[in-house]
Amino acid sequence: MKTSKKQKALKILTILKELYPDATCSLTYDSPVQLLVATILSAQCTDERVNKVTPELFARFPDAIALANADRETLETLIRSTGFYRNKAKNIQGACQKIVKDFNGKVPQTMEELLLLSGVARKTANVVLAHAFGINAGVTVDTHVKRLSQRLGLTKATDPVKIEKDLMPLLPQKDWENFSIRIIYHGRQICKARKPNCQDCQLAFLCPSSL
DNA sequence: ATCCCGAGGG
DNA sequence: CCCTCTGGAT
Repeated sequence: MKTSKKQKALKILTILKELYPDATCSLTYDSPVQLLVATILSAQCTDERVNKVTPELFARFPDAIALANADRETLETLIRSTGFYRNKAKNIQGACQKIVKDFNGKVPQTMEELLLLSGVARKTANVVLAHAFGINAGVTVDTHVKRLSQRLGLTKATDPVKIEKDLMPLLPQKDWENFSIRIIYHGRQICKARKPNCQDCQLAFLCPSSL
């Protein structure tokens, strides 16, 4: 009887917890709105680069009201180096305007409401819910979680939402974000997209893709 | 499926 | 040059 997918997922989680005991969200922020904005900025961009633009961004526009009323071109200039800067500026501003108008200036704390914000889909919503509010609503599936889940044989799906549905039943709900955050760490350091370092990978013995 | 888009690595 | 980075909207 081969190891079930669930046993495998738990094994992976255990190893990753030992490997990265202190792993946490690597975006810098001081409030739920700031985390939301930083997460929108992190699309197709390293967190390191996001953290280079957010200090000045948040110094000038610290909260939802300030961001909602910000001059669009100023916003675009401040976030330009993160890429997709026009869309991101529009989405940040649109999301903040809705937060001010419909949510009393506070970031909503449910998946359903977060998905109403411009530029926010499940990945961004999961990050905000988990790290700003301590709510495990789902598994954050970004490019790293997608790649490693596929390589490790936890899913064959390519659509992030489908991958999330494959992963959720494999893990205890309380560990959903623990899994994501550590998979991301491992993806950055060892299981890289281009040249995975299988020699140094602690998961290689259970990885069907190991070289 | 395609577009948005800059920066860094190989 | 090409690929990748905590995606989302059309």
